[in-house]
Amino acid sequence: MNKNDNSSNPNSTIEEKRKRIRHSTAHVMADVVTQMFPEAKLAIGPPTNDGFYYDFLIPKPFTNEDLEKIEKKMAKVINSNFSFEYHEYTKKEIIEQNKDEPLKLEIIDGIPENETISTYSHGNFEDLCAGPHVESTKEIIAFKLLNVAGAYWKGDESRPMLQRIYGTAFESQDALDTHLSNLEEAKKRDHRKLGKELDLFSIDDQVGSGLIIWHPNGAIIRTLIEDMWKKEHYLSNYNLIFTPHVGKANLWETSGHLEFFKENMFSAIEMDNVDYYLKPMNCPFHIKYYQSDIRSYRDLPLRTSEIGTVYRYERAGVLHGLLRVRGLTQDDAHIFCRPDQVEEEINGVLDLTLKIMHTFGFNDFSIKISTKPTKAVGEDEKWELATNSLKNTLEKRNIEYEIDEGGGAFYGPKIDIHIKDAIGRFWQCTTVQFDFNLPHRFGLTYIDDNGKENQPFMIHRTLLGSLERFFGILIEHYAGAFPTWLAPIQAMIIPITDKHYEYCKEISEKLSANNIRVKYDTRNERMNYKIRDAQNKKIPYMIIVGDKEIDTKSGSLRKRTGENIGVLSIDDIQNMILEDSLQNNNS
RNA sequence: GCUCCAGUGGCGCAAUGGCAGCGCAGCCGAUUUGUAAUCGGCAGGUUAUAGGUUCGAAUCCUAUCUGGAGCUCCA
Repeated sequence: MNKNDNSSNPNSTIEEKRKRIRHSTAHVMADVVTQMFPEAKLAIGPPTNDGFYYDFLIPKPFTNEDLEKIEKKMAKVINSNFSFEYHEYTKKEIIEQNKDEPLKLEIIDGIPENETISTYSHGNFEDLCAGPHVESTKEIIAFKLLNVAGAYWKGDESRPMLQRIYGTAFESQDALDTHLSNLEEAKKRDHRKLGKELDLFSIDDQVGSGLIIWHPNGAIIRTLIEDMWKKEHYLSNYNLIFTPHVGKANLWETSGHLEFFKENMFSAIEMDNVDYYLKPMNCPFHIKYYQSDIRSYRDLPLRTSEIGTVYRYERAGVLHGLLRVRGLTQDDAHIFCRPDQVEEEINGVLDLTLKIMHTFGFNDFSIKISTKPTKAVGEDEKWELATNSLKNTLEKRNIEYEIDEGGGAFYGPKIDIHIKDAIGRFWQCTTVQFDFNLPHRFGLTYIDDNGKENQPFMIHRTLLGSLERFFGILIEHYAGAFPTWLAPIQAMIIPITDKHYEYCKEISEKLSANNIRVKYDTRNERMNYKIRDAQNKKIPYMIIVGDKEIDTKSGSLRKRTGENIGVLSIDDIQNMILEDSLQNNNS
């Protein structure tokens, strides 16, 4: 019996084929590793989205040299054209077969009694496995081992640390090469690298890990994002507020953060025998604003928003550049509304999200609704109303979404929006989250049209997520070449010789006066050097000026793409840059 | 937090037990240049921190800190 035959299956996609190839490559790797390191015990070796891994229990971790040796030996095995054979066993037989593989025995133990237990073998190597595989090792055309890392057995930190080898495999050398060059491309776009090169931000040991220093170039971009964000929020009838960075323990007790979120909070600051905590979230402050007055049904919806910096203690190993930090600035808002307003509010949030995301050049989204988990607070009708509003809003707009059944937080359903970047990666930014817990804990009310007290719906929402993280995503999305409206410097004026400095200054002043971010380069270097430098700094426009331009009151315009537009009047240059600086222009 | 790897001028790197060096950036000077790097000079380091081994440590050992690849986590 052979379960590998998929030749007659028209639904067999390239993804499925790759899965088989990768899964099979993982087997070949395990084969070689057990030959080279007889003491290694096998864990699991599945295919992943873009490769595979195999986990081994082994006293000494693998080195890079080991990896090279393993890779060479794998090539030999693959060239032997072993076929993958399917076998079935009784539980008793398989236990006997794996008596020296403690981790395999644990997996076998978890297989239900009545289920078929299968293995696949190639050459002398046989591994507990449900398949499927390729028919023969010769179908593994191109593979590469990538790196080694520790991984907990069954992802449980209390279990032993295994050694995981990552690799990838493809049906052709070309496909593998493309994949490897995509990895290179992602490395080139790494926001940590570009952050240094373009002088956007830094993280300093002495300040602390996960705490961002925004340099002038980064700060210009942040300011532009914030200004645009504020403008759009005022247009959408949000109230912008400011709230403190610390609050007394009592507040966090009422909100439940000290009960449920304490391990992510910075320790207490004690003053005058009272504990204060740095805020890990803005919501309690927004609630306090809500409660600063009696609210009537006529006041609702009440939308409070704030670009608020919060502090969360993240474990050292999870910090990552701008993408995972300890001090993050949320573009936060809270909507307090009546049940009959819920759907319209969700709709409004969606409008605003899409508008803002389009402005940043994100046009592909993946949307997920998470519904009620088994352990939850709040009445069923509220969950139902909220969840249906989320679904209805998307359906009325013909937006596709997935449902994560039971994936919501205990306090309410939510919708997450993932944006697709220029190289096809998805990032989660926007979340819109109902909260049935805080209104209850704080006893939020509004007076309805019968003069009776009612509890409002409360919705947390953040569009960009955190400014730090979003900035990191933007850097990688644009590979540092920000669109003109976001570019820290929009134009660099480059004189041909030092005779032209005066004219540079003149046009610089004119363009600045018209809100163009412009600089001119008076270093003692040649024009070509300055062009190269401006281009490396990804400045959208270069204006080169010499005798000819002075005579005709013009400039020679060049783009960072290398395109030479030619000599234009200063007015034309100015208009061109201003036109290109419009926020909805993402070219 | 865990496993492994790494930390050398602002940045990128070299020196593997025996004189801390190179390139870029910076500064000074020469050059006055027409669309991606002109030439010469100068300056810049307690080799992450603390301790140890050694006649001698960037290099070996221990601890701490920081970063990286992952794991776990991201009510």
